[in-house]
Amino acid sequence: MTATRPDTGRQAGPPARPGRARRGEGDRTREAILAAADHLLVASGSEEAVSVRAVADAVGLTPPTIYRHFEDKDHLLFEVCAVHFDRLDREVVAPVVATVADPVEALRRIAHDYVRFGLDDPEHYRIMFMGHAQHTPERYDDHQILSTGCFGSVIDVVSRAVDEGRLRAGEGGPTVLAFVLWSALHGLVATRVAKPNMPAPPVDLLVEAILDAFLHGVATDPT
Amino acid sequence: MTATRPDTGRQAGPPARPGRARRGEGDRTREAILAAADHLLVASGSEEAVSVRAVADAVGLTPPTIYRHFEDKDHLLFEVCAVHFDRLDREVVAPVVATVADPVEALRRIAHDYVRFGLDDPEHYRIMFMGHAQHTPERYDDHQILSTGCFGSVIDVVSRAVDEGRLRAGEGGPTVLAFVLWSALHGLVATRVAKPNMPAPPVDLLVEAILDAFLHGVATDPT
DNA sequence: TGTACATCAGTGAACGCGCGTTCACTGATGTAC
DNA sequence: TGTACATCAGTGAACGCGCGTTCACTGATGTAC
Repeated sequence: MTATRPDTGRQAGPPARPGRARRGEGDRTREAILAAADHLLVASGSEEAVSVRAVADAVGLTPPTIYRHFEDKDHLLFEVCAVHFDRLDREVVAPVVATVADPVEALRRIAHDYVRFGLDDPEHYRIMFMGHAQHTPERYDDHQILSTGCFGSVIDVVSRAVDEGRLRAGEGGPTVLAFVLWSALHGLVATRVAKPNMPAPPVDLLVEAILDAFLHGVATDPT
Repeated sequence: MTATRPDTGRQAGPPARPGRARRGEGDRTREAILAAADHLLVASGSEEAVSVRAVADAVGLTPPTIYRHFEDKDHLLFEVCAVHFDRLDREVVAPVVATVADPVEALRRIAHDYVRFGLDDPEHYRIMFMGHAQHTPERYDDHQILSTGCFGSVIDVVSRAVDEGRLRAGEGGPTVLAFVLWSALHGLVATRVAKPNMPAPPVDLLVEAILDAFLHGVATDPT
């Protein structure tokens, strides 16, 4: 999909990091640390398992080295997830926006892909959207969710749909509309992430039901 | 609202526990521990602050005593929240079901009250609905959310609305409908709980928007 | 009414653990002269 | 071409901490005879 770039996002096995980095090559170690933390997070399925020591071990470094590359543990963890905020935009939202002309159809596609994205690796989703605010470094705090290209793009799509007369914007305009749709999808994903064993209807059925309700409502009388 | 009962749910200050419990009165200590843990959770606003030692301190006991009353920390924590699962049913769902005849109006009321409930003390909500499955003692796991009186009652209300011809049940029937509505509300609350500082439209506006979308849809064409 | 005994709430001290982080350091690498 | 020096990635050892949990115990309370 994207051009060849260093594979920082998703990799299959634990990343290898040969010998000591040369003078200007500290960034390579930094990438290795990020990749190792990412792998650890996915492999363990638990944020708690990602300790500074464990990450250092996985990269083949000693713990103090981590602090040469990251301010502290929270920054490291969130930087891991920043990669996935990018991915969310690059892999889920942007392609649909670029290729699907019909805004309503675009929303449907984004909805399905968003849920898939969340369920594919739940621990990232948990940190990105469900983590304690106090663990979120300030500079990432609100911005990542709201002013990411991501959510902004969705609002744009909704606006387009409203402009083209496809959707009715209520009191709050397109932003509220986007929030409503996102809340439903987020509620769905968050539940699955938190309680994967909870018996529930199939995800795809629920996404469709959410979209249908969102678009057409479930009431019989149009009052 | 409810008859006079020992106030285990919400109290203003840290609970007092005078001297050693008499022979048959171990349960009083147990209640005191639960109340202290609850208070600590609310006061600190963080599950992490609720350690066995901190709870013991708050009650005026030594840590080992906790283990006479609770199997381990997870059980204690979740039992704290079990109180609030009860509250959710008793204070939010049941009163509305008992007093509001119109099922659609009942859903509206429950929606507002549910969101209020969640935002009133976020840390409980977090543990109840957003906590790691592995920290949830097995016997509470799925049951609390789904087969609580709570969610069951909501499904009942939705069923009634469908039976009375007020709502259209889609492919998945009332259960899916209830899930859709709950997902949207949960998504809203969960976001506020996780990122309280995130700029977002006012809650009440969003709840209304969710209800309107859920009931009437936002699409202009009825296709 | 008095005494021996069983019960059981609560204690004191410690277990081992892993955590995030800091410090003064080593030693390889590149650069300036 | 050779040497002194600055840079900087990475280390070893330790800091202090708070955690959940266990153990053998004390001592007050109720009960049986």
